[in-house]
Amino acid sequence: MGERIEQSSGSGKIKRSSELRTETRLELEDLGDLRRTHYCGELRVEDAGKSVVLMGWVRRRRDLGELIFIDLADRTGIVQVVSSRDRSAQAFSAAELLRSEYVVAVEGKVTKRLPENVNPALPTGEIEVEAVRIHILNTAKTPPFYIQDNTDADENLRLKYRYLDLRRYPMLRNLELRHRAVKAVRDYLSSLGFWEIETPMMTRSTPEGARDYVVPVRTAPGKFFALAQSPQLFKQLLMVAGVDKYFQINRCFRDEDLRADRQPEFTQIDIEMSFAGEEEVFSLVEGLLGYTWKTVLGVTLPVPFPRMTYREAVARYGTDKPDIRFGMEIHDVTEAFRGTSFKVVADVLRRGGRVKALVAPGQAGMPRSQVDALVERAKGYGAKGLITLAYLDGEVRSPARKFLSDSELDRVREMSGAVTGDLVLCVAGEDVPCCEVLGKMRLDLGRTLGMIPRGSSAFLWVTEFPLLKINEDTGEWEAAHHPFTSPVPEDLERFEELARTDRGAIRARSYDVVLNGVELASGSIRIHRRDVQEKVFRVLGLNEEEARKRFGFLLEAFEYGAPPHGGIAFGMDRLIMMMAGAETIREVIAFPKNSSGTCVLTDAPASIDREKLEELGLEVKVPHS
RNA sequence: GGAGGCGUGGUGUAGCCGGUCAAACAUACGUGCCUGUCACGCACGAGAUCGCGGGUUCAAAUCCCGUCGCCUCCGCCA
Repeated sequence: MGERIEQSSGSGKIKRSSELRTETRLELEDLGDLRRTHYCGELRVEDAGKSVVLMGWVRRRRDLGELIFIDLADRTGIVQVVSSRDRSAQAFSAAELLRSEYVVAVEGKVTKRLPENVNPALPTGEIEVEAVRIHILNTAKTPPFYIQDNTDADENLRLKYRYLDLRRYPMLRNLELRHRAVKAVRDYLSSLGFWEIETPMMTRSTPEGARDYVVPVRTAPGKFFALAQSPQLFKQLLMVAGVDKYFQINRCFRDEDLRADRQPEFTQIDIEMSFAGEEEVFSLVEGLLGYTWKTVLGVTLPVPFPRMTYREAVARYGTDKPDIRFGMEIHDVTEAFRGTSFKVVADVLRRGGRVKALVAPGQAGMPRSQVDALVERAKGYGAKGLITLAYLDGEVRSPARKFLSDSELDRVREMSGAVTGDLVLCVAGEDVPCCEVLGKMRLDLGRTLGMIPRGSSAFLWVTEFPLLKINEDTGEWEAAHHPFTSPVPEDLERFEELARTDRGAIRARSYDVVLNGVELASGSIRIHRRDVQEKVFRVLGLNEEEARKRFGFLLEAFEYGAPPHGGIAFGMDRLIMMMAGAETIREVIAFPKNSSGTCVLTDAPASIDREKLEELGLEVKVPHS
């Protein structure tokens, strides 16, 4: 017991710590009948005089020779244990042996500290525990990084030793926050009559959407389950079943590239309700988030949330998930250039394009190198070019100055709302792409110019997304949300006409919850009528037979009395991330994958044995690793 | 798939317009001293062939090429 065997064992190179730290004198004790009476972080002045038994980890040891202080830590916090020979010879000799992260039980007496010894930085700082007996329950190797609140250790190292990383209070607090948020969600939805029902994770691969994770099946060689990308179809079946109000906190799997706020497996709060329209979903969600924020963070959210259509969001913010914590909206300045002799812009206008503008307040004096960087960035975002106009006192500085007339410059200033001292960025081209470029520039500038207020939460409903979108790869129209999303009633009335002339303009009864520019939830009112579903399938280019093949079970179910229904699904991890104020989703997941999609802790994904492949009827083509 | 950034003792960094660098600093680690510390302090000690491979050169942590890993973003994510 208690060996401190280093990884290099066997190499012949013995690290000193592996020997000296164990010393012959160190004997581990069993827990026996010893039981904890208090948690470390809970002790207060009122506890002074009490005899206590604490259990925890030695976070720090301050050895003053004949006086040893120990910071004893458990999930509730840290308390100082003091030990000296005159108080207890046993405790003192044990304290001399202690090292970082040893596991100990401390029997002792809570004493009020002298005023000059109080540590105001600690909730337990007014007291300390005088050790009477110290039981060393386990030793510990020296941790590969510091177990302290602020770490700058490499994230992959943290992930490899995630159990140590989680020992840090910010991480423990995130885990607790998550637990409380999940509980709040369950409590709230349950109180409104929602039933939590589990749906399969192993299911059938569907052609739409993200790439599937695939599960080979021994009993059906050559066939595969897909891990569910969402419980979408099943929750709709539950509506047909008459469940009426359903929710689930479930895991979803999507095999796509990762991001700071995206993991290949993630948790969703999935909700569906029958005989409801948008307003019922909206108020449910506002109530749910309001309750959760209040219970977990003690913060009252302003409800109802503001609403904005997709079209408006793109026009004003260049994105379908605007961060409305700051202004800096996009302006259409096309008319300022009507009849311009600036060839590049004139060409765009002739083709029916637009000119969009973004005002960077007070940035007219931006150095040329930075302005050039902005132009490059805009190109990186897909713009053909970026016209920068620096409105200085009495002059306008711009690389395109000689192509532009004074009146054009005045009109741009007027239409964009720019004032002297501002830098105006203009992009010419197709309407939506221009807005999207400027939308990204807006976020970049908002961040670098410090325009985004910290600590504020700006919720927003974005509604009426397009029903269809064009797939860039295939050039075909696809469902933007999923193929069971209802069109808005007005557009359904003239559905045939729109399907012929302007498919992209058909609006869906779909909606997102956006918080500070992050998509938190997404949902829709579904199609429950066969005739409507057929129309949508038709515009998607699916005939009866193809639709049957893909979604047959759902379509069949819908023939047995599907109620009108709709719902929404939250990205739980993102929700918690926002509540915790974390930078990445990984900070609120106990055991996340790194951004390359591997689990550093278990070294998964990994190869499997030849025999297992054999059994599954699989052959691997890539060179073995 | 694309762009950018990073990779040096356990950890975090410096060095990186080539030589005096078998590499500095902090911290962690070990030993000793220390009775009021709380990031304790002081002293001493151990610890890295600078991600990997190749090239240029009299000489490479440093320059070049390739490669691997990681992080962020774009594409992608109904």
